[in-house]
Amino acid sequence: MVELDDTDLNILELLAEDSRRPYSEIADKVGVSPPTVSDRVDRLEEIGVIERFTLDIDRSTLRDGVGVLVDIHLQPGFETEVMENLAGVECVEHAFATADGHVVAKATVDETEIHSVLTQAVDTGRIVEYDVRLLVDSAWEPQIDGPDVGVACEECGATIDDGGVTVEVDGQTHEFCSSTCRTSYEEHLETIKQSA
Amino acid sequence: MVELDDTDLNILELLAEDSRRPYSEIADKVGVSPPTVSDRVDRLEEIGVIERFTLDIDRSTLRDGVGVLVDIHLQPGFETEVMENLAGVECVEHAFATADGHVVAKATVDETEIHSVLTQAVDTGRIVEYDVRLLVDSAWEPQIDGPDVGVACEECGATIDDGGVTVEVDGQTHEFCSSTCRTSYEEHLETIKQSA
DNA sequence: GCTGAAACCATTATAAG
DNA sequence: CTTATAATGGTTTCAGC
Repeated sequence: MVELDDTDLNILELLAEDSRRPYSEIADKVGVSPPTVSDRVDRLEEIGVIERFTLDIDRSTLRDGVGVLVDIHLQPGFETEVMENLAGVECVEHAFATADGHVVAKATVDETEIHSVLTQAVDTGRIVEYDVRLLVDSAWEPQIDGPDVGVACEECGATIDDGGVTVEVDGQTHEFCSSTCRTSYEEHLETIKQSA
Repeated sequence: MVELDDTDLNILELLAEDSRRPYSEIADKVGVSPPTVSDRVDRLEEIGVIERFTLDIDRSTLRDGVGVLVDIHLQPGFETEVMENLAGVECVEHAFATADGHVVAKATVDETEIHSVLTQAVDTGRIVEYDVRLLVDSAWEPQIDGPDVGVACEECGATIDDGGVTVEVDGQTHEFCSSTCRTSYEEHLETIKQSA
């Protein structure tokens, strides 16, 4: 596992939400300068964490047909090859190869199209069994849980957006939504210390 | 199905390849001006074809654990609800609900984590059966096939760029790289019809 | 990882087809 | 109504520290 700090994770999360977001905006939110964001993103691409900047497209608006989940049970050892072939077919969006010799693919097809998809991508002699299930819904969650995501002000509990205040006390970082809350917190801290 | 012209599809294709690509570059490639690209993208977002600009992240670099495909067979009517719950869990990237009452989810988990994922997202009383399969590989293909991208002339096989000819015969659309090829094709068609 | 300067880009308003 | 042009305001990148 690659070493990523909180800044990296926050950048990833913000870009996953909107990959066209300006680096300067990201810089503000994560508390670094724009060039630093640029450097981090370059590094994340280099080490392979970011595979590409892309789009989430609603394919149901693009092509006629219905969403299906195809499960193909193959003879042993062919799952990766078949998965890659299937992934290359236009109507196939996702393909998974499992250790028990199955390939599961999500595609949008016309009813008549499904068999040609299979024969086009798969040596049918290698298919032990397959089934096609109609999809009623699907979700893709590109979001990752960053470390400081939805950070709440330690004093009032509000979500901290722009204009937050960060202070370091006894080596620990504390974040507040405003300097007012920061002051309140420090008064609390005194009270706590005294009662201890 | 929404009406999209070739320009829209080309823009989508280019953005799917790299969503941070400058609009001016896209404008050059598809032969319009940058403001036009901007307008088209706005429209594609409005009508829901573009759901979001996002990232393709290699999660294996982000978290320990193995990729699994979980297939849950539920009591009828619960598939969409369960799918949505599962999609909200951090380690779940994709979730599909099928018409036959299954939910299939792709997740990255520690071996010990899988049961807590299930119980967290699913009312286990609704599960008829489930299995967890180890993944060996997976692919996501955000690419879409643009309309004229690599379309071959039906007569000579050459790639059709600007200046192609489209004709409609018996309700079917045919595309040619030039009017010469279109004429040749029509002669062929006569021959075929006569021999039939 | 930051600063500042220069190059670059997206967007707006405006004009033309 | 759609597209192009030009100007502006903002963004990214590159040096240098």
